[in-house]
Amino acid sequence: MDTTDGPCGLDVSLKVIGGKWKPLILYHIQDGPTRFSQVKQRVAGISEKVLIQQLRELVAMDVLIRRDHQRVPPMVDYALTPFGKTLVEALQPLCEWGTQNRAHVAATLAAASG
Amino acid sequence: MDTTDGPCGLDVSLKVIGGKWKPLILYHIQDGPTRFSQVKQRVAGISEKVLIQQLRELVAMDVLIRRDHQRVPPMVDYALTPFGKTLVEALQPLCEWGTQNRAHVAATLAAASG
DNA sequence: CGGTATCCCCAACGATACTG
DNA sequence: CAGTATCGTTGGGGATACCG
Repeated sequence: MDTTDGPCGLDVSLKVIGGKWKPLILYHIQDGPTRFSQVKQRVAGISEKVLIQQLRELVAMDVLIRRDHQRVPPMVDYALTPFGKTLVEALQPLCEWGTQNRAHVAATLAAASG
Repeated sequence: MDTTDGPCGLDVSLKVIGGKWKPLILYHIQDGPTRFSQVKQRVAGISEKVLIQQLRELVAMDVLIRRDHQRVPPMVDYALTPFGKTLVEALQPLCEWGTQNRAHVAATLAAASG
């Protein structure tokens, strides 16, 4: 296959996990249903507003499912759909790449003072 | 390994390929040295200014190498470094995922009218 | 606890014109 | 051809307060 013509699958993936937070959110939910407050803790630095936004978008795209346990106080959790699980699997190599190259990237960024 | 604690490699990957265009740019350069004007053609919709910016950042991060052939008119090309090649390989599953799920994503986005 | 509502900012993105 | 320069835009994201 010639990789130089037409759109590759990346444009689709980017529609789904584009933005600053979505890959991180998926990563931190992959081990099972996770409560809103837990996600917030794990995804360091994200604001509530943005977290909700991103979660809703992921739900709308059938990547996550939201479960409201109808309790007082509220109890909600988010989990990967089967579709979402395939996405997380596709994300895994990128995750490992980052782990293996953390030092190199940090050094390069420091050298470029950015 | 517990995936819920600490930073995963994704934060590193996102530093390198974060933004709207970088994954696409890498994809369209993977087959060999590619001239500026060719990259511009292949990455549909990108402006010259943004393309230059992204290319320079990728060069600074040791993902791409820029070669100036010292000609008039100018002749410059960009190619993956060995390091960049490992990154493109890590991106490959995401690319395939997008190809396989193009229809599903399109349908879901349409249903959410977004 | 799990959200909404509101206001604000800025970095990324875009369009156009110009240059070595 | 491969950039620079300049200006304009936008929406993703941030802070805070409030609500069921």
